[in-house]
Amino acid sequence: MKQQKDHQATRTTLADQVYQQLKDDIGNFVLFPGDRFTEHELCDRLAVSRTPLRQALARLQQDGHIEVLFRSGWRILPLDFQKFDQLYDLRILLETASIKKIIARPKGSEKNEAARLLQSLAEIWLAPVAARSADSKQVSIWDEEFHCAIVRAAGNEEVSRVHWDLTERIRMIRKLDFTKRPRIEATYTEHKKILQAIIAGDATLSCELMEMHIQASQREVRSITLLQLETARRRAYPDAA
Amino acid sequence: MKQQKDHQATRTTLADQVYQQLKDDIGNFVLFPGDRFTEHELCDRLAVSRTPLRQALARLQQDGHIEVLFRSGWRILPLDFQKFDQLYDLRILLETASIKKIIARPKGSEKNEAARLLQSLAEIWLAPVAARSADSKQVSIWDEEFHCAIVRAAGNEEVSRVHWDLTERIRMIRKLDFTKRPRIEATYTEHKKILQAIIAGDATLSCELMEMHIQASQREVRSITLLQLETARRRAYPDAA
DNA sequence: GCATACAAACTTGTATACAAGATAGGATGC
DNA sequence: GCATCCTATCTTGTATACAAGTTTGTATGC
Repeated sequence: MKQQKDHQATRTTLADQVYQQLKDDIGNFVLFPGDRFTEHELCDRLAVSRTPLRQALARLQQDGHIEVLFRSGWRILPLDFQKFDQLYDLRILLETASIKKIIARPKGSEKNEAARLLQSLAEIWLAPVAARSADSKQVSIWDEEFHCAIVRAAGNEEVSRVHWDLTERIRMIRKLDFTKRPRIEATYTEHKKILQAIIAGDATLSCELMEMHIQASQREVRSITLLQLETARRRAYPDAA
Repeated sequence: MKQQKDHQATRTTLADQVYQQLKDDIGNFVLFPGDRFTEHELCDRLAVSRTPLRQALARLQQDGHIEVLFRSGWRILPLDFQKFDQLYDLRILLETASIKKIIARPKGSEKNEAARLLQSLAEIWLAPVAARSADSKQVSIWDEEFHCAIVRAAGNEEVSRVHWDLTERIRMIRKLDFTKRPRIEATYTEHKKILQAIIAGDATLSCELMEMHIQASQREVRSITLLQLETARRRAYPDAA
């Protein structure tokens, strides 16, 4: 995905590592919405100086994850469920548009990348019921890949980038959806139907199914409460403060 | 738009100012695609230290405007016309979806913000021919506002944000489109038709017109060459290096 | 017991110093 | 004249020092 630079390999700096680490911590509720912290605290915890740390914080601020209180520390922004709702609407828009584009494209177009992508999805989601995974973490990863692959298959990199940003931003609450067993089953069933409709070339049906599928997640997200988040954190990190 | 902070006004830091300045310079081709520069050069030119400058550079790098060559300076990324093409496709998707949503919404919905926004657009674009502006800079600003307002009127802030990012990224070449007088006339004519179709509640027609309208710009952009950019720069900044 | 004034300790924003490595230009050998 | 090696300079990445302003805890007056 990442294109090779002309004359030098891409270097990972401390700032990059810190950014990834903090983003993960926020996504896993190690850093909890509403929590406040100072730069020195994180410097000690991550064993880096303020310079790379502040670069990472600036990026997270731009991403809308944290805010700085002038000379008074930083704060993890509280979850904005209305924002998640809007992101799910955007997902529906981007993913259904991608499906339409995939199906509209002539079958024998150059190096049919799309067909290959869909094939690898079929191996997971059209597999027999007995071969299904019950591991919520694994299903969560496959679910992301399912939706991202469809968007990528449509061939517009800028749409893919926007969709990926979106995916990263909703990941934290999307994961919670898969902690319920029936939701995993539903995901398998619905993905299967969607894939079959795409392969059959039925744009109307596949878009309709995809919209309903995403809306089902959206409804789950709407019902998530802060208490559930707290519970999720305690289960994953019992020793956390 | 920007929400008020709880207990402190938003402070503009040096880094913010430098970021805006550099983004403008890139957008106005003061910093030309392919140009290389060092941090010290910019420090001298902008009279700030490396710390805020580097924060600004990091943001521009994340935006995809520049790249850093490890211990070997920075570079303005060359214009990627395929990328612009894809961004225009995304524009079509977002703006037509917004139109559909505006029209689908029941007329008497709460505090009809959308109607008010469309009204202010009508004052510009439905004005008599004699009242039209021929100032390419002014029309360029109004054009951006026309498309952004339609997206905002649909009421999804996340879609608006994505659309705004996109607007900022294509601004530099979009401006070139309005240097030609016939294109200004065409813009007036097409915007007028689109607005009338939206007000009339004809979703199919207005989306079709919007798609054709954006595609017309897209075709112009496809034909832009580096030579034209150089010409545009020399006309705007004759003294530049 | 309560409010207020004040000072010490913190916190972020900015500037500067240092480290590791890339680049460029000149000297050298032929 | 040309290639090669080496060194001095330059570049970014990181750490630290300083500045300006906020917060917090304590002492004082009543």
